[in-house]
Amino acid sequence: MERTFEWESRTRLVHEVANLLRERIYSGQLSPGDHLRQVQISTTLKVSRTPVREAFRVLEQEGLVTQSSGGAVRVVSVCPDELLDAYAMREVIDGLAAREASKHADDAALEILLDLVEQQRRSVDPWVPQDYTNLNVQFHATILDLAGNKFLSRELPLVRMTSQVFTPSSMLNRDRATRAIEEHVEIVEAIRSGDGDRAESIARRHIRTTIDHLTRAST
Amino acid sequence: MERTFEWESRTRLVHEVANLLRERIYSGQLSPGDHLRQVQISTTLKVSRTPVREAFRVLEQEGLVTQSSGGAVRVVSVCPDELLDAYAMREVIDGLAAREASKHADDAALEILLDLVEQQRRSVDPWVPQDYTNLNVQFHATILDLAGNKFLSRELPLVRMTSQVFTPSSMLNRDRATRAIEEHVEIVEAIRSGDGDRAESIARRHIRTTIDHLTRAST
DNA sequence: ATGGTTGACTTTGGATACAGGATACATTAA
DNA sequence: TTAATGTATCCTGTATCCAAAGTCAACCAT
Repeated sequence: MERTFEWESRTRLVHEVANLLRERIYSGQLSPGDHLRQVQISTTLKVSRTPVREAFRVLEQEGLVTQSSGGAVRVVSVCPDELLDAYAMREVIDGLAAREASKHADDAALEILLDLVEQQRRSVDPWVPQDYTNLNVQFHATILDLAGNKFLSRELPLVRMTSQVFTPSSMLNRDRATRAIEEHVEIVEAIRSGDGDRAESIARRHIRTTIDHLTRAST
Repeated sequence: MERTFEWESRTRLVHEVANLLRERIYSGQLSPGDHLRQVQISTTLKVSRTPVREAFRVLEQEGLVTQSSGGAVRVVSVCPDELLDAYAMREVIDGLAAREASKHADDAALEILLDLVEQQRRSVDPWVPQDYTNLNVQFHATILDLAGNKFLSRELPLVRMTSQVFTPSSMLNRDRATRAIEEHVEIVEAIRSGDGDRAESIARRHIRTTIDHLTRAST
């Protein structure tokens, strides 16, 4: 019985396109402000404009692109103030995620988190900012996922956006990364302890520290 | 020179459709689980299926509709557990909103909030649940808006969804509403004081109290 | 030289056309 | 009577088409 089941593989073109554009934005192949043209994308991807347009709507709701006055869709670009707003949001999002995760996390999950931290340590010894950024996103995304709250999971774009799209060079400082990794250890410890209040408070402090570095670096 | 400027009045059909469907969901004309058919909607609204489809994507990202396996779009229905998840999210969202609002709110804004509270008081004297619900949403939406954080404002659908779509009858209890209104007063006071920490903590407690009533009523 | 205007070209928004799945119902067999 | 199956119909996904709005640049006037 070599059936290829295709269970839920009913691959809608909209999501294919959205995923591809999303990754291009996160990976930096598309930069803030870039104009996304329907025809150009549809021809290169060999699909019609219809799914492309729908993908635009999806990405727009995710906050990755915006439709400017004249209907032109562009990759988002945020000013420093807005970035602080985004991080203010992250403070409570990551806080809640840690709180909920502390209720659900099992040993296997903690193992994964600690492994990610270990990988982060390796990414600063020979300092590879790109690796660190990716691992950092994975770390926070894992906790978000562990919380097992779908309304919280919906904020993943916020986490990726703040870290992967708008990472001021000031944050990608090796010293800060080293400190951040230790803060990550504290977060994992707090989650392991099962003390929701403590997990939330430590996770929030981690983001607040990040915000401090952001504001300090930009003045 | 009698120029009619039409500044930004470029009204996209997608948003017209999305707004209309949104209001129909919030007002209860469309109930959880209802199947939204593209052709039916497009013909009754006298538009083509294209903008309707895009509106579906918008509403899907807002969490108001979901696309089930066979491509059928339905109004969301959440089970009790998910409702608790939504409220867990609201606790931190409303908390952050109150915190930020306490930094920006001026006298005019506070006046508006107090007026809303006053109206809420009138909605319980002759007990009109419908009015109370709407005023409650307005109250929390106003604070969200006052925060002046666009990432936070994006959570408005969550606020409206929890209050307007999934309002268990257990919550629309006159006694609870009366208490809630007093909690609203406390929130306004905290915002006026300008003490962010206090505003956040009180706003969170308000939602937590609501959660308590939810869980208590469902057992 | 600068500023505004015109017009060709580009790009988007909305409508329609077509094909493949999904659903529902009726008919048939156990 | 119930379960299964086949068919007819409906619905959705994608492609293409048309019209309107926007963009850009060359050109004219000041």
